[in-house]
Amino acid sequence: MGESEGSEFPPKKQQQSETADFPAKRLARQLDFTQGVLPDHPQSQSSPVAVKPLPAQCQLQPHPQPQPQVVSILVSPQQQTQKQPAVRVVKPESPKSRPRPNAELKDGTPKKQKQCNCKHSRCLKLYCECFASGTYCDGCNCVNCYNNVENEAARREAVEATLERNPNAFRPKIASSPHGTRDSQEETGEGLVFVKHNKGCHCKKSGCLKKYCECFQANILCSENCKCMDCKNFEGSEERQALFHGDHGNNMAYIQQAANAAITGAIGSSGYASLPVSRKRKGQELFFGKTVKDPSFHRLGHFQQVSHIRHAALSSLLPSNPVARAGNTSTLGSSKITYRSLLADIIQSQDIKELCSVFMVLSGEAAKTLSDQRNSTKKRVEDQSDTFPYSSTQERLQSQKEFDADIIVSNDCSSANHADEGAPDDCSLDGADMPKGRPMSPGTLALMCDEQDTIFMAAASPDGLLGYDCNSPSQLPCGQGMTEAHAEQERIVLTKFRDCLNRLITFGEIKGKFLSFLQFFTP
DNA sequence: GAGTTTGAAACT
DNA sequence: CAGTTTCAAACTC
Repeated sequence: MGESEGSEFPPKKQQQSETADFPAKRLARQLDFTQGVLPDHPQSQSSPVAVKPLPAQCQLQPHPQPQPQVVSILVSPQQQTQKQPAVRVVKPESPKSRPRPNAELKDGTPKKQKQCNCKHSRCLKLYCECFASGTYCDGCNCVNCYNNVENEAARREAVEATLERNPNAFRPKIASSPHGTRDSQEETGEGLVFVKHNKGCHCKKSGCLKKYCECFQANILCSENCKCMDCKNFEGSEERQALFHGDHGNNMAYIQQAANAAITGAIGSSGYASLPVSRKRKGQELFFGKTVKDPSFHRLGHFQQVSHIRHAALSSLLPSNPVARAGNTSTLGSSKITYRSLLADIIQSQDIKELCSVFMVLSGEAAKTLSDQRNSTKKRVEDQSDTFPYSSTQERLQSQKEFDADIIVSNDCSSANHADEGAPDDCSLDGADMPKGRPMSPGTLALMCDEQDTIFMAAASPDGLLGYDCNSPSQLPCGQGMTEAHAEQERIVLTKFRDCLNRLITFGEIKGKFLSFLQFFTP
């Protein structure tokens, strides 16, 4: 293998002028208004011809377009077209499982996918990030590259050899664990990330606080899988906190991490991951840590932050995923006009889950407020009863009943927080997103059962309460006594939901206007 | 940009 | 499986 043959390989880098984009054009791309498919996205390109099918995770793909932190797990085109949930994970790519992003300009605009610089591996070993990620080298700075269509045979051999060494070599090393156990819960400083490194890192000198560390690079905490020394990448680590809380304003990594936490932490990864607890962590805080005074606000803040990064638009709505877009090839000006809702590609199940998560928080806050109010009321009543012992027995009984109901439900919630103890995982949020010890209303519980459509039917039950069919009745031992709390919780949730719908409408209108604008300029 | 450090992958 | 070597990215100057 002569070095000379490699010298011709790397095509010149394609320069992109993202920053000079006309704002509306950039917005259009971000919102995917015009195409339905992100430019240069793997799904928008034909897959390479293969002599015989490789394992799905080894199917070559062109370099994926840089995506924001939250990405779909790389799957083969076949898989993409199958009816599979778009598994969003928090930047699952490890340095090897996916090319390092390095894909943001200062203003947050994505730039070209990073190219590898391999010199001695022919880009046929896992050292090569392109190879490891299952993508062809494209515009890389590598030397003597065989990771391309022209050398498909050699590449195939390399893939097989790699798989022989490690059958999981091409699987994401960092990903949400489907139906995972609770040991994958991670906290990224501002939220929980339900992923961990499958093999764990083995860092010795970096303290796991540099990008040498695969865990750190993936924005997750080290887990019990790691065999690192002098690890500082754990919950509560001062060094780590200093790193992430030093300068948020200019720290894109922090913002992205927070965004990840917001998206994934809100509900878990597509409902797959439960809420595990890192065994390496001590005193892992539940969803909204004790440092957060107003959890719902906090969560919403990240929510909006994410959306600003990705869309500069409607806060709680995310762009379409490749799966959702697959098959939508209609473009403006096409003779084949098919109706698409203005909100198509905007709302996804993930968004609904996130929304539900926000509602849960609101509901929890409402419950807590009510509980506090009742406590103070109860205290007042007791004080009064000391003075007038026979005046308000009935009122006291009612107050006590409601108070007890809260306690019972709280207990049920907390027990639901321990899926380790055998609780089923069917409610992926399983209460852990809730501030601990707070009661959950039927509406909240229903919202938490994010995969079950039955809640929507139950919501229309004659008694006006949300249905309980997705939850064990034991969670509502004193249903009647909690009517007031439920009503308040639902009022708040519905109010918030109304606000979201209003914003959705606004967003649809904006999109509609934008499409009109584009049509105006389309021949 | 060159040199160094680092840790994963590959090899023994 | 453990130790060593190779490798390329991350980091430093």
